[in-house]
Amino acid sequence: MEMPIYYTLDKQDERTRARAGILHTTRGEVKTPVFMPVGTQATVKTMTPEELKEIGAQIILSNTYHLYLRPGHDLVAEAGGLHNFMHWDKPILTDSGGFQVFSLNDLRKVQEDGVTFRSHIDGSYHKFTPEKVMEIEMALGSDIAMAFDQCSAYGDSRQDIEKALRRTTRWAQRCKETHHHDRQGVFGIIQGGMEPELRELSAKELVAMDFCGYGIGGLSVGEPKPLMYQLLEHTIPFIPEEKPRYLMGVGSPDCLVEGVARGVDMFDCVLPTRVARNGTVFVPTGKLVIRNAQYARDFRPIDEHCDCYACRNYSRAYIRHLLKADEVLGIRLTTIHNLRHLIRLMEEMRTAILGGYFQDYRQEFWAHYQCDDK
RNA sequence: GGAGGGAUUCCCGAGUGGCCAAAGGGAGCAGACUGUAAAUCUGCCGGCUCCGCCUUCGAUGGUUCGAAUCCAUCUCCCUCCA
Repeated sequence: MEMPIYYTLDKQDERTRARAGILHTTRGEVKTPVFMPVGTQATVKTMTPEELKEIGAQIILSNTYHLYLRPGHDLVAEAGGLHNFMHWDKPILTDSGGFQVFSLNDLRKVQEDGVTFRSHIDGSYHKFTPEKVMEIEMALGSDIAMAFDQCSAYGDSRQDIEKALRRTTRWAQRCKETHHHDRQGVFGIIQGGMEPELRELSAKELVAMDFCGYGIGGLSVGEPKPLMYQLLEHTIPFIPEEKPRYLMGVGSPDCLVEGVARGVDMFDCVLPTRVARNGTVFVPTGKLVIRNAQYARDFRPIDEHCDCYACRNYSRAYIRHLLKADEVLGIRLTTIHNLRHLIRLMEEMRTAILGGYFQDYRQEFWAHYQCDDK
């Protein structure tokens, strides 16, 4: 059976591992490298699907754990699937809830069979097994379903990391065996913490199972960026060229550029939308805390070179005013801008790869970009 | 004209002899945020030569070792009676 999700390479950069390609889904093509806005609860916070399309979003993320708890995957299925339910006809990737098992640490218990956890909403008890997660993701009807994994925390012992990685592999196998949906593809998730050898081990075990694509999980969990980059360099070579590589949960502009340079095709991150709601916007020089007093009388757009709706029509002073006054339009405009900023960054990188000047683009990016942790 | 009540640090508002530079909100200022328990959270928020000192609780004077807190007078505000 032909895989419902497959990747084709357009161009491999000659000087870096960066590459441009296309992710084929039954709901259309996704040009990579790509940034996927996060819509945990079947909505990218503050954005309508029309607005997402306007900023160039090709695929979005949603979440198994959250939709299972509310409104329930059965209800979403009854609505005709997630796409129909939320009025989004482009591809959707659903995360498996593995990350919630990790981040809702004190509400769960991990066993070989699966994870028992308490709902953060009402405290009720639930159990996720790889089989259950596949059932939910199939009911949601996303285009890409992530396998149920166990994510290690930064600082975990090598022993614990290895245990989680091996369990992730066994769970991935169970996900694959139970999954049956001809319009949905499953991605395995590589774990292995901060240990290069364990990353290699995890990658090889999962690659042997032949998934549609591979998530690289357990990164950007508090480790220094150079370490994350090293681990990418030690992991990606073990993933076959014909499979998409998805660096999970990564999304600061600098990490996107460095991730692409190391061969990542897909990213997702709550950072642009979350910081937008908290009054920070991305600009070529880094980040700009637009809620700060220094922008009260700054009547320029957030970014003069940005083509987003917010930058075309509103000033920093006005957006700051909206944020300070708690007007919803404020966080809508900053969200639109931040997502467009990242999506445009990805579009520019793809163009640069195709044009053979990615390394120059990367250098140009760093010539402007400022951040405390490089 | 008479009888009550009240004036607290930018705002609201606790505090009725020492533990008060003064609770708690709000506003303001700043920081954090990376597979979203997040339009959230954290810190600062009288001044200084900052492990101590100085100036504040309507004004002035007084009582006391010590007052935002007690007394007197004054100013302004609110309520009620005539």
